[in-house]
Amino acid sequence: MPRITVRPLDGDLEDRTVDGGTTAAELFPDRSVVVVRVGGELRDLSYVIAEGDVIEGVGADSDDGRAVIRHSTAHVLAQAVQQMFPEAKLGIGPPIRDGFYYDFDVARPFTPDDIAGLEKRMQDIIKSGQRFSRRVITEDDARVELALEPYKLELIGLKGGSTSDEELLDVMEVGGAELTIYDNIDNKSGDTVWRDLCRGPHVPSTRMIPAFKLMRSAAAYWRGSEKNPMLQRIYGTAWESRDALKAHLAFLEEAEKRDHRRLGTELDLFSFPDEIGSGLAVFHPKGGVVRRAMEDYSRIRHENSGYRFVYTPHLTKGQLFETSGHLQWYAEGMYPPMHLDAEIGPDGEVRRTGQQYYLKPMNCPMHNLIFSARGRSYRELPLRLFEFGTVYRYEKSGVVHGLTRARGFTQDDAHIYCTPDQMQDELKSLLEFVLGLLRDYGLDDFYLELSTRDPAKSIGDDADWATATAALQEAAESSGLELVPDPGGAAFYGPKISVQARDAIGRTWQMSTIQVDFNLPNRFELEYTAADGSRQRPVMIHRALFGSIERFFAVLLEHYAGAFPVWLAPVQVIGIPITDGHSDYLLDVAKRLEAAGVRVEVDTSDDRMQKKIRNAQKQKIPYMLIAGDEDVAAEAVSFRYRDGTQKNGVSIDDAIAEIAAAIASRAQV
RNA sequence: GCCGCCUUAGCUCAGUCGGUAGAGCGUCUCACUCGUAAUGAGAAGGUCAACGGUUCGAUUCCGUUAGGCGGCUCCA
Repeated sequence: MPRITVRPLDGDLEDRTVDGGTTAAELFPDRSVVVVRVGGELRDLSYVIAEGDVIEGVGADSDDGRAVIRHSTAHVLAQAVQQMFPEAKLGIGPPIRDGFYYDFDVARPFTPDDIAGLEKRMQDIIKSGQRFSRRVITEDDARVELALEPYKLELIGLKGGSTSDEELLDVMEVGGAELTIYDNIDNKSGDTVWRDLCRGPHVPSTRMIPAFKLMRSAAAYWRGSEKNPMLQRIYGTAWESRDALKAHLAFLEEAEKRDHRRLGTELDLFSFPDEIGSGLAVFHPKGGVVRRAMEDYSRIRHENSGYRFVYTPHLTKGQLFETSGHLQWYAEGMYPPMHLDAEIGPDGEVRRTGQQYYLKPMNCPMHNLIFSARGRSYRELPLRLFEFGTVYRYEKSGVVHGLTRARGFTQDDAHIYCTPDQMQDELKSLLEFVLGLLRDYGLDDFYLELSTRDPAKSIGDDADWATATAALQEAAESSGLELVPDPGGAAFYGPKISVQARDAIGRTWQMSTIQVDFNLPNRFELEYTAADGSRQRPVMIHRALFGSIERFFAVLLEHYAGAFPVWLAPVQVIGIPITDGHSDYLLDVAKRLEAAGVRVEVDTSDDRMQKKIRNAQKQKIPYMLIAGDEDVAAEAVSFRYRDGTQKNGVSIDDAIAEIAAAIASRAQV
């Protein structure tokens, strides 16, 4: 008669006594409980209760519950694949954010028809109500049972050996203390129809997979390494209800509508002409207006915060990147060099060897040269150098992605040189500055990530790392934001904070990074003269706020779904005459708006007024000013806002004031 | 870079089981002068991504290249 403590789905802990042999399923007859948590570990509902257990029901609609449903759905997928493609070998099949995948080694890649067929087969499996049954197995027995699954055998080997590949072990294949296999048992015959090496837990029956959908297939390297064979991966999604699945699909549709590449074309903001090359954008006039508004505001804010503006070339001799170390470590990410100034005589003899020039992948080496252009005094520190610096990186062809991953882009790049004593304050004010500026652009939901040292892959002495990490940590904590540790995630040259922003539909984007660098000041032998006359090495802080302007542009475009706040909107106001006769009146109003610094157009095309409204709406212009006889008579205009509401008979002065106020306050309307 | 898919008018996409192409939107012209999301009519616009091969004949089949998309890897 074990005495236990139970927490129902929405309740408080209660002490109970149950019969020996009672399973978790009996405690939670509610079908929305998919597994239980016993002492912090997730267990199947078939778990037999033991004395002193603290047992919580895990609902299908919780994060853990969804993960279990998704993991079980992945098993159903794998079973369907091996039924339809008996030669398929199993890779791994973990739950992931919003879904799951399973990797297979198959003779040929899956086609869309295969996916449709598999989905149908999965539905049949789910309907048949197979039971998931857990079985502990010895390593030797597992090797026999899985003799035909080479990848599973490899995983067993990994578990036996060193567990350095923790991430992989953690994907629910072989994690945990013991090796287990899950059998899928036919509900009617009781036969085991399929099995998979798996840590679990699983839903008790395939019937408890309420809603799923296969999304796409793609290739993936086995265990994530380019050196390994490519497996065919099928992605799917699964949810606790049909409605939740529907909501997820609607979310994906919304995300697609917001895709900056699509909006960029629809709103005539930018394009990627093939003639220029992959990953190299051109900004059209309307995109140019938005970009300039973004940059101008950033400039003013930087100026007001003690930054000094610098300009550096796009091109440099290779020597500079040897000094910085880029050529040693990152040459494959750089455009190949152009060889200049070589002279070769008519007989082929080399008169001058020439020079390698490179497009710059980063601005910091050039800023260091500005620092060291003359002797520096402690009195001029912190020295904050700022540049909209365009860099070029030779990204692999498979990774370029619109404006978010381009081959040429402009960083809003600052490098701050300060004394070790100043570092703490500098980091704190820097973070405040960064967050404040991001808020002004309309992002206001953040969390921070603190990336700390990986001892195996870093340089610099322990004390420096400890000081810088502590300083970053304190700056992060004083912001009051959620702080997620990222142990070992730092670059080799110093720790960093990155600011993650959530957009309007809840996606997170990595925005700004603030990074302490122990490496470059040494490599460039940067020095300043301290108060006691000694030469000291400054601390260097790298800081990009937008990351890149192009990328930030894309993030804002998606965040706002193209409907920019007035101050960023390419066209802020459009005048729409009821008939041709009202055009001149609106052109006069437009002149007055222009004088007030407003970007305004008047639609004098021969479309009907209704069509002009539709066009302006599609262009997501914040203000439509409509004028007909009534407005002209009253020396007024009529507003139509983006949401379709209207405000009629507004005097011209009031209209200008309203619009100018919205621009000045950077309001969304 | 790797795997798969894709590339037809400015945009979104039909279509041709091999006999040189179509729609909607957009553009232009004309008529209409209209009070809050599409007025009507007409016209222009395509070497069917490029190059090579098979074929009497290729936009269609095959190959190569470029570009795009979805992933993997990568992202200083």
